[in-house]
Amino acid sequence: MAAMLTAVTPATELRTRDADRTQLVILQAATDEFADRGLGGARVDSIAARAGINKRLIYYYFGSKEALFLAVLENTYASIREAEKELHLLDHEPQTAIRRLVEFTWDYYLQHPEFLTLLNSENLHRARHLQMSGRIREMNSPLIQMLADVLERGRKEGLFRGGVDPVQLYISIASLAYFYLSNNPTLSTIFGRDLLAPAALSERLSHITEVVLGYLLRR
Amino acid sequence: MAAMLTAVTPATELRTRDADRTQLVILQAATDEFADRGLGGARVDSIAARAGINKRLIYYYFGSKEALFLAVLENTYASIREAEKELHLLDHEPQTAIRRLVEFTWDYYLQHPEFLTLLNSENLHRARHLQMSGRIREMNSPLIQMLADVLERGRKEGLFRGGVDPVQLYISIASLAYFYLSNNPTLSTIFGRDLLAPAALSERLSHITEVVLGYLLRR
Amino acid sequence: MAAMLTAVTPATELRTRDADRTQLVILQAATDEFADRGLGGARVDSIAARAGINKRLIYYYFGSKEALFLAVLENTYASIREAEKELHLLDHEPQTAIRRLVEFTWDYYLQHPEFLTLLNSENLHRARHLQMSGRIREMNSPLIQMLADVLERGRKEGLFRGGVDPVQLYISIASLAYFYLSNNPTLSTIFGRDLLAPAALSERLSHITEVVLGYLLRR
Amino acid sequence: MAAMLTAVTPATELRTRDADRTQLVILQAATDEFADRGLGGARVDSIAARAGINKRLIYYYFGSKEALFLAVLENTYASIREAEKELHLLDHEPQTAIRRLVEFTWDYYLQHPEFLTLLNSENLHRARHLQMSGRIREMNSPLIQMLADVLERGRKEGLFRGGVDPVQLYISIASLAYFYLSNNPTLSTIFGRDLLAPAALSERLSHITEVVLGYLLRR
DNA sequence: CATGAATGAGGTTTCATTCAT
DNA sequence: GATGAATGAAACCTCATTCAT
Repeated sequence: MAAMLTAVTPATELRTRDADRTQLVILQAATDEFADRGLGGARVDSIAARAGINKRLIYYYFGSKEALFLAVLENTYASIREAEKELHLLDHEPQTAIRRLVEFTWDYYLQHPEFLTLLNSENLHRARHLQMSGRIREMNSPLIQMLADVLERGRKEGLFRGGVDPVQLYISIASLAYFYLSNNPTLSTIFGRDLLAPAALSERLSHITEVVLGYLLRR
Repeated sequence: MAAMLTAVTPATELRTRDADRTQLVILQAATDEFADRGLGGARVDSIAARAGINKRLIYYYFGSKEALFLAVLENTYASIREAEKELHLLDHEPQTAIRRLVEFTWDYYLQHPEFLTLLNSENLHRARHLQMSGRIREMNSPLIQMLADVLERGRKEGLFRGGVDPVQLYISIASLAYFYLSNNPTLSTIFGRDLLAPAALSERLSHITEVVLGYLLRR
Repeated sequence: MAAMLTAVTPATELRTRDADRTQLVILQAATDEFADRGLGGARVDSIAARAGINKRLIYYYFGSKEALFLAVLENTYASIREAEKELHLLDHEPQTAIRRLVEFTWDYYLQHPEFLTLLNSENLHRARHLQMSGRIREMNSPLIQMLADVLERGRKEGLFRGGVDPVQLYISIASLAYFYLSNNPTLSTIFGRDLLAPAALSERLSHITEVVLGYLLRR
Repeated sequence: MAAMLTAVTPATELRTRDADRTQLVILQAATDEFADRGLGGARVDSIAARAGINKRLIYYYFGSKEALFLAVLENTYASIREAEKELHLLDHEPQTAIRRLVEFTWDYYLQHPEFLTLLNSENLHRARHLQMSGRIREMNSPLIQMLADVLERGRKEGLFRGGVDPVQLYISIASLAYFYLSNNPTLSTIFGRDLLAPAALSERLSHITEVVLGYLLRR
């Protein structure tokens, strides 16, 4: 049927696809630029150059630099929420589930450094854009509920300690990964060693896992 | 002693004192501005206005916006290092020492929000300024060594687990406090509750303490 | 004749009618926009939006914003000339004829505020477009000749003073109505009262009539 | 004393004078540009070029194009109010006073064409700026009161008709001069003659005077 | 006949920095 | 030691117009 539509209205199809692609290209370029320089430091000209399009198009499709930033944020949040859905924590033993969550968080942050800088930018601006975006506020993370279930299961099995707030734990897991990666430049400078070296990375992941499980596991 | 100086060279002394005070006022205003808006978002005009001085003086005393930022960073690091020295971790039982360290970290970040934003800014800029500052790199935190001692003492007493890297633990303690406070705007928005409310704050501090001790304490 | 065309080439006729209608819609939208914002302030996008058509059509039918403005002007002049023809000043007593002329002028300006702003725009541009339009320059107002006749008749009857230049009087009548309405925003602001209130309007019309007749009537 | 001040603070004096002069030069250039092209058509670059100063200074002193326009309006109104004060209508016979008022109005508009275009611009914008300016609204014209006195005196002497609203008459006098001059480009084009030729100008002034006095004088 | 996508020139405004006193 | 005036480069954004279908 898609083939039929294509046959019937190829022009429209193509035009539409071009517009979509252009928007996507802009969004990607903007994500990179905002991640590299922050909202204030990003340059619209630079985004246009990265995207290989006419600057005017940015305004045609997104309206303003600020609105573009919001679109980038929404897109970024949508991506992580999408990835989180693939975790299926409930399919695993409590302890495995926790390990998976820690590893997922660590890997995602490691592979999406733009997520960290964008969030830092947004926090610098007091979450002004997030508050404007109903879309993002509706994208609740499925993790909190999953984590609550895992914790409860673990507790029932006599494995985990009780009284653990899933939100606090979620934030803590994020903290342990986020801070290390986001503050890597200053930390590496202060400690005088490259915290992004492969050995350092795997050491950090082990440490985080041990901290989290050390806290959770019943003694 | 100040009286003596005044007696000898009143004019010079006054001028000097004024100059020092002017520099301090600029530094304070710049700290606020950089903390509020980031390096890119800060405005030299705004700093001058906050300081209540002529903009030209900023260039007279600091040379450039960038250099001023560096001065602010140095000052900020000096302050926290100064505070850390007051901790005297070695005067306490291992477990108490850890508690004190966690509480100190938490309180310091809570009372010095500018420290968090300035660090975020510096990380966005890949620690470019820190690397230029021999002064900061020399200001080694006394905490790492103290923490190593505490951990070793705790281990010997059979209280703490062994094999804990003091640097990793130091970073983890910082992470658990830093992330929550630095990302508070987005977290509060996403979770739909005020994470800076007094109850929320004390709850977070308890959680952090439990995580750290839960990890450390022998079972 | 239209019927013949329809009979012969129905499709063409339909297309033509659509085309005509589109042009008309554009012309109307453009008139509103130019009247509201002036030539410089008018936006082609805004005209397209008001007309509910694609922007490209404006260029298809009118060639350029400037040419569209000229078309609007021609249309506007054509309308007032058409209305003036209905006045039939010569069918009335001299004094009645003058009254009718004053009232017509007042009412027309009142009901066609776009005429005033468009003329102001054109004057700001030194009548550049008018000079380009042979069509408008050929649309001589029938009023001057009619007014000359009325004045001559009135003079012969011993009613009106002699030596009155019909062009001067025509301009004066226009002045007395135009200025009040065109400058209403500033006048209302300066005098602190609403000069467009119904009572104010009828008072103004009385005044204008008295001024004109007071000047014309023999003593 | 001025000399003393100059002697004491020559630098300040000179600097201040320069700043004042710069502002004045900008104001004059802006008046010309806004008068020539309207608010929308005026270019900040062009104003800077006319003034022979750096464009940035316009923002330094006036803040924005819009604010500059307001300053120009205020200045323009202040000028005409100043000139009106010199009229001293009360020192003359009623009929002479009216003649003086008509001639003043005519001459002022003739010699200050910028006043006409600026007002047209402001009316196009619905007096938005005037309403924002308390200063202008406080600059009441002294003419209304003077005119009221003259009319009353004339009436008492049996010279003028009674029941004349000074505001209406003031507006009418302004109308008769304003419209002719402001709409000169289109009028000259339509009538095919140069209405600014010296002979035409004096003819118009005579006509206006006759209209006003013809209306006022008792028969 | 009609349209959405795209563009280049130019507009207003901002900003760190320097000048002149 | 201190200041108000001034600047050039560059930022964000707008607009009439054209392209491709």
